[in-house]
Amino acid sequence: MPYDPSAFPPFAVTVDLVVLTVRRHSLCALAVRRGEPPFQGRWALPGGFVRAGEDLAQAAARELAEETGLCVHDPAAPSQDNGAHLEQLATYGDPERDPRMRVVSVAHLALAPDLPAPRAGGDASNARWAPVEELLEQSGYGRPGEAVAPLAFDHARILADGVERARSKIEYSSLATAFCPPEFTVGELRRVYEAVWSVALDPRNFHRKVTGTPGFLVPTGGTTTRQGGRPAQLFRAGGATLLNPPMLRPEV
Amino acid sequence: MPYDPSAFPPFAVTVDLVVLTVRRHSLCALAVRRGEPPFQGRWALPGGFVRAGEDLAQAAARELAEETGLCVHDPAAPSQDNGAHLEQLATYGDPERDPRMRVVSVAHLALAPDLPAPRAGGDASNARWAPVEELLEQSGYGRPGEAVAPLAFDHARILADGVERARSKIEYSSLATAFCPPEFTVGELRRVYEAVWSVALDPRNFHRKVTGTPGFLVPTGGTTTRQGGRPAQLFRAGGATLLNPPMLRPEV
DNA sequence: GATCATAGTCGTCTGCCTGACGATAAACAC
DNA sequence: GTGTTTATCGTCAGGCAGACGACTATGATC
Repeated sequence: MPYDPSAFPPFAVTVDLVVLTVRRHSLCALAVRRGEPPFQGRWALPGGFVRAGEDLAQAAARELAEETGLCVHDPAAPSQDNGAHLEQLATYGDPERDPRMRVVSVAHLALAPDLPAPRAGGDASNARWAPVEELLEQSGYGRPGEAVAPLAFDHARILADGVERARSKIEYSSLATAFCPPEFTVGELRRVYEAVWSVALDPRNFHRKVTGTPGFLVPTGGTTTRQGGRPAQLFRAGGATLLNPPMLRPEV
Repeated sequence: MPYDPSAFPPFAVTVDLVVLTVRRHSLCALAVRRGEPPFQGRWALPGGFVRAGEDLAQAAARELAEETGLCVHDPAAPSQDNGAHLEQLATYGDPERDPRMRVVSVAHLALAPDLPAPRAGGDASNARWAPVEELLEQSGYGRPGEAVAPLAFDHARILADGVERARSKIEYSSLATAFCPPEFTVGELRRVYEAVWSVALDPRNFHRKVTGTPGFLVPTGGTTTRQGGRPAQLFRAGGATLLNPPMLRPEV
C-alpha cells in the first residue's frame, strides 16, 4: 500500500523497568505503588513515557535514574562504579493492555547490586523492593500464597519474562557480577546464583568453576571476613562477558 | 508526574521482519525493494504499520503472510504444516531512524523452510531471497565485497541482530528444524547448521548428537535418497524444544 | 585457652560428553 | 565391477561437572 501519513494509528510508547537485585538471599524487584487510576493503589513496575527526542535506551536509563539513582554502567567508562546493567527485554503491545489508550511498552531489564531503600519518584506514592515470587503470586506466574493484589497492567507477565531472562543469562554470561558490589568474594557471587536460581550450589565446585574460567574474576589482593568464617579473597569482575563453557543450572 | 493525555508525543509503530531460510547451503533473508522515498529503490526488510486493534504478534504474522504466504506455526495446532517459527526480536526506536516521523519498529524474527520465489507485496516493487552476508556487506556488519547498496533505514542492524539470534538459538533449542521441511534427514539438518553457522561439522559426531538427544528427532520410518548416496532415514521434529546439553558451535 | 561453628580453598575420583577419526553400508554413475 | 557419495556405527582420549573428603582460618562460646 502506498505511504499515507494518515494511514497509521497513533500510539503512546512507554518504557517499563524490571529492576532486579538480591537482598537477604532472595531475588527482589523494584515495585512502585500507583497513585492514580487505573489500578490506583496497586503495585506496578516503574516506567514512563518516552519523550519526543529520546532514544528507547535513553528513556530507560532516565527512568532508572529517577527511580533508583542508579547510573547505567557504560562499557566505555568502566571507572564509574555502582553502575547497573541495563538491556532491552521485550515489547508489549496488546491493544487492551492499558484501558486509557493504545500503549506500547518497551520493557527493559536492569540488574543492580543491593541498594538502600528506593526513593519513590514520579507518580508513585511509594516504592519498595519485593521478592519476585511474592510479586508473581496471584498472577499465575508463581505459587499461590499470601493474598497480595497482582501487579497492575500486564506487569506480572513482564516481570516473569525479565526474571526468566536474568535466570538464563547468568548461565552463559558474567552478568551475575552486576548483582555484586565492585569487590566481592566467591561466596557472595555464589549466593547471587543461589538466590536467582533458588537452588543450593556446591561451594567447592562453584569455586573451582568461577576461578578457573579465564577473565571472569580478577583478584584484587584484599580479603574480607564480612561473611564470618575464614577470610575470603576479594575479586572484581574481569573483562570476559561470555562464559564458555557456561555455568550449569542444576535440574529442579 | 500526573497523568495528562497531552503529555506524551505520538509515535508510529511498525513491525519489521527478519525472515530467514536456508537456500543452496547459505543463510538467506527476505528483502523487498522500496518503491518510494525515502530510500527509494533500495532493499529493505519487509514490514508495515501495526493496525489499531492489532497485537504486535498479529501484525507480524499478517505481514509475514502478506509477503511470503507463510502461516505461523501455532503450537496449539501442530498439524498445520509449512508453518514458520515467529518470535519477537527487539525494538528499534532511535528518533532519527525514519526521516519522515518518529517511528518505533518492533522487529520480529521468522524462520522458514526453503520456499519458492517470494511474492512482492504491499509497497515493494520487488522481493528476493538474498544471502545475509551479501545484505550485510557495505553496512559495517559484514566483510566488504561487492558494491551493493546497504539496506534502508537501520535494517542492516536489525538483520544482523536477527541473524545473531538465530545463530545462538539453534545452539540450545531445536529451532533448526524450522528451516527444514516437515520430513528431513540428519544430513539435511546438519547442512542447516553448517549454513547458519558457516562452519563444517563432522557428520558422524553430528549424527550421534542429534539422534542421541531425547525428543529432538522422531523417525518416520521412511527413507530418502534425494541427497544421493546411501538412503537416509527420515525424521520429524520431536516435542523437545530445548537441547540439553546444547549443540556446540565450533570456535571460528 | 580449648572447643565449636562457620566459611573458604584445594584435591580426588568417576561418569558423561565431545572431538578426532577408522570402518562399514547402501545407493548411483560409468 | 569400480569409484564416488552419503549415511551410520564404533573406538578412543581429553575435558569438564557432580559428589565429596580434607584442610585452613576466622569468630563465638565455654
